[in-house]
Amino acid sequence: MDRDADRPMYLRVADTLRRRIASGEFQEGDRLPSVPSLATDLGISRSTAAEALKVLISEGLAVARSGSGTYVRLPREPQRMIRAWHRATPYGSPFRQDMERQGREAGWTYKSQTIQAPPEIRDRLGLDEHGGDVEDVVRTDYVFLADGEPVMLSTSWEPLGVTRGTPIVLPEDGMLAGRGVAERMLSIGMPIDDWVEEVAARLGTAEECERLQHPPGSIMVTIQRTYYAGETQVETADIVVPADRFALVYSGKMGRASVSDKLSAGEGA
Amino acid sequence: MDRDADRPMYLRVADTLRRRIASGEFQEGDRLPSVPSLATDLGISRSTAAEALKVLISEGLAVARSGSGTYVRLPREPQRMIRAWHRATPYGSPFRQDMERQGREAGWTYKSQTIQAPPEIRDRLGLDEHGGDVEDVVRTDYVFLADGEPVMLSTSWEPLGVTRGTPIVLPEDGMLAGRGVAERMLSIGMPIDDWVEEVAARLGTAEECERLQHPPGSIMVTIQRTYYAGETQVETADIVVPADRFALVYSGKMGRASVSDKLSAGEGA
DNA sequence: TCGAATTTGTGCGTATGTATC
DNA sequence: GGATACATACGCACAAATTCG
Repeated sequence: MDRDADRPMYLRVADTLRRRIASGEFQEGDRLPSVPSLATDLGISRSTAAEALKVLISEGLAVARSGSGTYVRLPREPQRMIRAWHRATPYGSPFRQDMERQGREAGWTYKSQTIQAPPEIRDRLGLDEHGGDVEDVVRTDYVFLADGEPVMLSTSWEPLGVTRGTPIVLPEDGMLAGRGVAERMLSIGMPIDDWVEEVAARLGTAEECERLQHPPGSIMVTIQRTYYAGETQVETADIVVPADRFALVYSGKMGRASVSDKLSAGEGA
Repeated sequence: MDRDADRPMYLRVADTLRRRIASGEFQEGDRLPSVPSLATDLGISRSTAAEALKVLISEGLAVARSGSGTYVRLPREPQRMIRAWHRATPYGSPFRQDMERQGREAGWTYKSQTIQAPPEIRDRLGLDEHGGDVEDVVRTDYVFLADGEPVMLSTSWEPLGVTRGTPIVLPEDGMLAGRGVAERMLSIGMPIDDWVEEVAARLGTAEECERLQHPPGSIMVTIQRTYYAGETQVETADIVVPADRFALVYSGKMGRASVSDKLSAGEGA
């Protein structure tokens, strides 16, 4: 093209498009110039024009719809998901409280099954090495919805050693269905008093991206949560949320030791 | 190629390479087959072979070194960074404690300057709209090192309204240099009793990736931390860590409200 | 319902520049 | 310097999805 800023052409084209998006010339959902039109307008090859659009797509600023065009997808301001203070009360579903705070309607779908816990989960729940072939946990897979849209995935494991023979063996069954782990455990005399969460981030798997209606390769924040009643692990869960939708908020008081001893477990990884 | 799994060629080639990496045929740091050799060996074009390698690179499984080759870069098991229980004691540097727990040597470099706080920081520190042209915060940029390697970036803002005229105006100066914010604030009669952290994840900027010696496009976990002494914000910081190196561990006691009222501030975003 | 036009996706070929060894 | 490798850029072709008359 004209001047060479010593930067590859396709990056300069991407820069231009990014600026035009930032300027407001292209709004959320607008169609960006097509590959052929970019090529002729800028006097570059179609390959180079396509390369430039790929940059924006990889940055999450655009999505391509085959046969239709490439569309602007502005990153939404992430909502805050409070993961500490709502615990002041163990009653009700934390997720629902978070959504209500934002004025959104919370919902979820789930599927429970009784299985033998895999090794990593055994470790997190403090179960014995294995129990032969016996099924020893209830695994529940959740899809959480905000205003009907899927926004969070969660897989929860509860040891049967804790819940067997009680009315709350199945998390989403009976009187306390949908009320959250804390309230359910309290009802069987196992009040949750400690929690540990391990927060990380990674690219979402193809399945996760699809289930959360996100483009493949979206960044996910993951939480490994474990609940304790005294020295007993009563639940552990893997939670996945898209990083562009949620920021997690933790808070606490300085100078109060919390858990401490629970953290050495599973430290090996 | 042979059978068509109805999947694009370049993805099938990427699958094969990914499997060979997973099987241990290629170890960390090994050189993957070059574009030309892949092309001739598999009977595909160089463009397609290059496309396949790009997939692995975008997944973070490999890095390309121009003129040399494409090398395996296995994701390291992230280390845990404890962000709650060390607060049991406000003495010393939290980062150093975390590194000592892992048997690594902690260090850092920094640069302090006195500036006028930008709007977002004013909000987080609860400062007035603006004070004309006056410099009202000390900004300190840190690079934290583990065994000499940069592993974490942090930018800290401390309001001069709190520290002016005290021996701790400059964080890394004087008797308490390198001892952490909590101990320094305590020394001037502003003991930190509350903290709030907002955790998110995003792609690293080019500068961040370079300073952390990571390939461009690496995922970063970001923390916006604010320290309170009573109702006064005494410090806020932007912390950036590569997601492939650290997972953050939070923990707490159920049924204890923490902070709560501090959270409504800055809720608007 | 059908077909034509458009657009992205994939794959091929080539050429040149530049970094590494 | 020479050989090798990746990075960029060009060209073309066809498939598949979408859109619209």
